[in-house]
Amino acid sequence: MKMRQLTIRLLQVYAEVIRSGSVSATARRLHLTQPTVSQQLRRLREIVGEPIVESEAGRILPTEVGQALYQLSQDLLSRADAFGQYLDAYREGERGHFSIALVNTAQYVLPRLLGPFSQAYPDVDVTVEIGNRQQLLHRFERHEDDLYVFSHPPDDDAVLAAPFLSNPLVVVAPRRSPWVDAGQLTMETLKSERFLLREPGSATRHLFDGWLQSRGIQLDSTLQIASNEAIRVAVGSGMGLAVLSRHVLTEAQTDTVILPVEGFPLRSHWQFIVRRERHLPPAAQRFLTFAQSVLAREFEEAEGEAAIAELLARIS
Amino acid sequence: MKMRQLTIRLLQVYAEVIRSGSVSATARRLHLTQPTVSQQLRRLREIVGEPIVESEAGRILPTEVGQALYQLSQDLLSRADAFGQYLDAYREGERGHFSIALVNTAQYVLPRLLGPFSQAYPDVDVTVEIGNRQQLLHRFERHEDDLYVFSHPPDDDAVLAAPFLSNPLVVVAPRRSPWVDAGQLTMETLKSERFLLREPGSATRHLFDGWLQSRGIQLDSTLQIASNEAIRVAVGSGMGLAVLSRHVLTEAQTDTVILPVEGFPLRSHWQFIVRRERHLPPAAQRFLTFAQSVLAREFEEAEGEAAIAELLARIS
DNA sequence: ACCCAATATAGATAATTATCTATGTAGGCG
DNA sequence: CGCCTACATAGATAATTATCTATATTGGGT
Repeated sequence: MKMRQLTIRLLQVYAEVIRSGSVSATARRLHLTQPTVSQQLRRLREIVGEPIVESEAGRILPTEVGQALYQLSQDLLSRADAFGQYLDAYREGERGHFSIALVNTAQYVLPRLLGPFSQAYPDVDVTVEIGNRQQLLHRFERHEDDLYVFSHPPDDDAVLAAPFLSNPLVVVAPRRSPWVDAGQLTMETLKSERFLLREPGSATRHLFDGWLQSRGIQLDSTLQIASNEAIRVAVGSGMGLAVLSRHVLTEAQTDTVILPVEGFPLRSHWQFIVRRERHLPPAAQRFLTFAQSVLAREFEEAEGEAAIAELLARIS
Repeated sequence: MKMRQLTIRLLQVYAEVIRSGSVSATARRLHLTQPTVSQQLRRLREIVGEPIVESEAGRILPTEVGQALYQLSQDLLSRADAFGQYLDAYREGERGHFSIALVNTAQYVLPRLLGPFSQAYPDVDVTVEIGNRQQLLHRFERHEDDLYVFSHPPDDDAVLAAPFLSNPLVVVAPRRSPWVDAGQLTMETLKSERFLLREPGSATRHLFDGWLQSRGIQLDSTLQIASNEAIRVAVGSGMGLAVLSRHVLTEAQTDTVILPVEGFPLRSHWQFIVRRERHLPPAAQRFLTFAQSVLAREFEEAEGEAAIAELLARIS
């Protein structure tokens, strides 16, 4: 059997001939001429090397080999078809996979996008990577992920960025701190307090350091802690002050207070970052589209929605 | 997806690329040049409409879609392969189907060929039709079966016949008949006895009638019974004499005796009959080949073996 | 015996495919 | 930095395929 020349097309035609029991009917249905179908049948017979049909009482019937061939055709066609459907779903982003890498801070908001997304698209498989800015930059260098969330884009002109959600950094104090209810403050006033800070690789730290530097302020006493959550708890228990994303604090937490410090909150944004040249998996695009609608509806972040729209436009 | 242009060949090449992770290695293995494989890959990508491979660290790896495509390829290839194996078995006659139509008398010997055959080729499905000569001729006219067993071939020059086993017709009498032990007899002597005969459509009857006519003998008293078995039993119980195939009588039957009548046994043969133009299913050919060896080994019928050999030679 | 519909065959042609050689390009390794 | 090796692209060509129109054949029904 000259299997290599077997085509899906040939099997489609054959299956139709067997189903209809007629060459002419097949030709009509497939918008071909009758001789074309006859010849396809002949070619198929040559490929198989045995008679596959015989005509009996005006109908075309498969021979024994023909019946096996028909089964084969049904089998192959249905599988090819299933693949076609998979492809469609993949293209629509309704199925498939993408990976997204988040800076630590974003852990507090991204679930509010990813959760509903997974609900809505259960066949999309999302890999979430979490790390500090440094780690993420490393991954970014190596093209390891489809999508990144930074609060400050990498310094690479091949990136497209969409600031989708504001990420205000606030000064946090224990509830019993003397600064609570002391009215408007300045950082100058607070600089001798102990500050609990993230490690230098972190975006929060980076932004705060830059701000301090621009003001020419030097903190007297700092303590480095690698986790936002740990910092929040430490502040709550009176270990010092901290600068944290407001999203790290939830309303239920009554052991910490946000201090009104001049210049604060520091403005920053979470941004979706993609490489300009990267072919985004449809599922990732679908996620971005989904994020747009959630942001508009639940976060009232029209700017974020617009930023994503622009990013999507630049990709395609 | 332009499914219609998908070929088995393309999938073979693709599968090999994925397995080896290398275009060049695939080219070597399939005795192609490297550019050929590259182009096949491209064509496949065009058919699918999405990137299917990406190169990473020197290896060619499938994309997500590529993985699904690889699964598809394995699926389709293994099924096509299974069909190929089926075809091979079919061609060897080790699998498949054929039909054989027997005259009644042959019922007594054919099981001795068909039984061992089915044992040896359990995947061959045999349809056995049984009828009298008339009924079989009717089936023969309509090309209903692949193989026929007659004791006298139909009068049609499109047939090939292989007399494979002698079928002597003998005169049978009840054990207590006065003719037993009366020495050599003639039909003339016996003609006033009652003869139990098959119906006129039967070959046995036909042959006997012809013989009587050639001798100018007319029987005085006959009784028509449609079954050989019934005739044998009737003779055993003293209802009269009969002319039967010797194969109808088994050694264990002691209530009947073969009379030595001049001119008997009438010589006749069971013959395999096929239409010259009919394309015999491989399974039927396999059966004939099998019958050859059984006849030689168990029936000591060298002539039958030769006759089948000749018939097989004329077919192919 | 004749006619009709269904098939098969022939012949033609444009498109596609399979395959090559030659050449360009790019990622790794010393 | 330059040299391999692997891969991609280009260009060429012979073979194959898909498809048509026109015509022959055939197998039933009336």
